[in-house]
Amino acid sequence: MMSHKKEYLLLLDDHGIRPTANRILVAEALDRAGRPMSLMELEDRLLTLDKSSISRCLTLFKENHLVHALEDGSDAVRYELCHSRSHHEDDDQHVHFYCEKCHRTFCLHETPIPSIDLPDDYVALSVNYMVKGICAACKSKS
Amino acid sequence: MMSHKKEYLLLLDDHGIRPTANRILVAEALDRAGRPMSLMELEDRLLTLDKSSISRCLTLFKENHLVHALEDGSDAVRYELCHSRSHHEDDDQHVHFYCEKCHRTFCLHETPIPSIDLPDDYVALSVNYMVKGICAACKSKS
DNA sequence: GTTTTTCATGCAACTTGGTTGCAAAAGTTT
DNA sequence: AAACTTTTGCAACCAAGTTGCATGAAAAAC
Repeated sequence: MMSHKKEYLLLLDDHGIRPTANRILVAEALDRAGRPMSLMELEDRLLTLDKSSISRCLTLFKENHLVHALEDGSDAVRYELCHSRSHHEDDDQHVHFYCEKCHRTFCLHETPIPSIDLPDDYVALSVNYMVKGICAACKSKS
Repeated sequence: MMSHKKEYLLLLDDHGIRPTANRILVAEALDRAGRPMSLMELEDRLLTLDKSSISRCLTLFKENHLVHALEDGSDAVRYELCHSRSHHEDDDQHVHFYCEKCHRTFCLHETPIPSIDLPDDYVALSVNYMVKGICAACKSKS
């Protein structure tokens, strides 16, 4: 995780995104959360921004490959900050875990997505491996 | 794929679902489609049913493990008929493919989901492996 | 360094996918 | 058949997210 505003500014720059104050806040919030966040979750943490502004940031980030979006089965898309410094394709494809109890989504950074063979003539552009269940924290609590 | 109404009736019965006319129609439509269908897609094929009725069928089917729901990144959940005759957990976990061009989702029945090791104390309840890209039909068309 | 032009933002209104309340219809039980 | 339960259609509602538009901030042109 980064800690200075300036680093987020550079990160945005790296991805060809003009670093406005709002955008830095959104990038920072995503990074500090340490897990993929939904629009609504970000709204709760960025009280000063309108949800439409956050939404537009996320869309822009996605277009510029600063975040990638993932559907976890909650009915909200979540956005994860790409930690690769370049704006090229993700080198860091890992499994995600959605906890059905606490409704949080975790990155299993240590667990790469096993690859598969597609049928002929299917072109893969992205892959999502999502496990749903009960996370360690919720399990120990029950 | 089945072909007689009676078979759907039995299928519903097997899963402890009272087989009303509407429910048989929904099960049949799902089966005939041969791919996971969204509520909206089903609405288009079942003009005589109200969407709330279809929605309630799908919810009921899901509760009784006759369908399972999957999020494919379109913003609509899709429902796939479980072909296992029993109402127990799916023996038939396969990869899905979402075409970003025609917005259809396909089952890659021949491609089982490769398993992974979860970190300690994480309990997996279900797994979703979703590939997005361009399907064979759309690729050949372009 | 001010004007011009482009870009970003907040607000409210809208869109979309889906659910719910309720009364009528269909199906069960006695 | 009467009493009861379940299912259905309709309309109203809801939540998540997007869009139109007027205002404000930043960058480019002069």
